[in-house]
Amino acid sequence: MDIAEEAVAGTAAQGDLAEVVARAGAMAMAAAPSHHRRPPSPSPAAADHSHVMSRAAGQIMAIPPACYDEEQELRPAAACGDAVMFDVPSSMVVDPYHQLSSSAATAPPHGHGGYWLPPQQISQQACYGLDVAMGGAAAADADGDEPMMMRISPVTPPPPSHHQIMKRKNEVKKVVCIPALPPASSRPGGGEVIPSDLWAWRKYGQKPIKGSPYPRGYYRCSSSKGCMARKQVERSRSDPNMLVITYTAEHNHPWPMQRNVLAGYSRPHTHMSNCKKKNSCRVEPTSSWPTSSSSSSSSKNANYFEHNVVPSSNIECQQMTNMMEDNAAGYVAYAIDTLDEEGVAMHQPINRNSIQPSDEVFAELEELEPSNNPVNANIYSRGVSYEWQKF
DNA sequence: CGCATTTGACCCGCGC
DNA sequence: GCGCGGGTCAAATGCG
Repeated sequence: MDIAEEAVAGTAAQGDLAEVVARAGAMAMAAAPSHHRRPPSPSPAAADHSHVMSRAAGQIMAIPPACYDEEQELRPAAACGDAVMFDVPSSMVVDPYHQLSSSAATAPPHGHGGYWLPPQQISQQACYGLDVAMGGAAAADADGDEPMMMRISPVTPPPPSHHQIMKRKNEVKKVVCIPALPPASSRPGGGEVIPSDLWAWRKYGQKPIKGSPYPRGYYRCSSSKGCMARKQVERSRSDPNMLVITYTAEHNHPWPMQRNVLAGYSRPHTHMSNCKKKNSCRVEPTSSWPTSSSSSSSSKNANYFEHNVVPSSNIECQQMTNMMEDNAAGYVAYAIDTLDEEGVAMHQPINRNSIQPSDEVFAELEELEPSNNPVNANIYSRGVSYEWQKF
């Protein structure tokens, strides 16, 4: 077992996600061909270890799903290295369905700090076979070019009217693998529910994907006009219990205010009736995913992922934004946070009946990433966390 | 009415 | 150059 594998297998099982990530990232850097390495820069990765971990974790969103080994082999969730979030140069084909044989590690592009984990490593090592891989990743760099990665600034002007002009190339994608809710058929009225983040998303398309029985849903940010943020949501082929969410472009606006959320939330097809407070409930159903593979569930799972942490004020929003910037890792929420009468985020117990991380996981996460801000700490460790990491 | 999703068509990138 | 596959548009439709 090489050190990278050790880093994953050895420490992930212990819940030391940040260290896993950091070490995997370090290995990625070390293993990268010289021309792939990021040139000397004020990268914090070269600083002290804690900073390394922080920055590295800042590149990665980790959650503890039930991960699967390459293709079909199930691994116990307890030993799983958790899901990861990483940047994906769009020059690499995002292929959630196939593992790559390539193991070439790449370094962050110029001007980007921190680690940039090659998806292969994340897929096959850091996430214990998380089935998100990059098709042709190695080939993309075979010519010695720097990875095609472009920081999309929040102030990026609207694209040319022709939508396809800027697609595919020169975009940073962030891929998150998360446990999916039970399929639509298991709940009254159907409708797939995917975990929400703080943003309001509007579905604008859905396509069947070759090689996958599950369609891919296309969402754009509806919180703000002109926001180019998009995400794609699909189920993993090898593990229908996992959702692969690919984020593209950045939001060009602050975290949505409560009213914005109200104005732009994705209307759930079936579940709103269960939500007594609209403000705190947003689901994103996709109605046509095949439903054969997942276990049935009770309605008790209905609230899972439905609630968002929504900043109730500009200050709070800014705090959250700052939190996202300052904290290293963003852990996808398993908990359910709702708003009280004043719109203040309230933490609620989570449903423990399905794919929930253990208390130990949370304890470990919190131990790993203590926050100076108790509010942020709560949100950070248990709330929906979405981050466009700094470079 | 205003927002959402659905879905077929269109366009483009990419591999061959 | 051609065909395939992916990403987006936009009309139709539904819902509160």
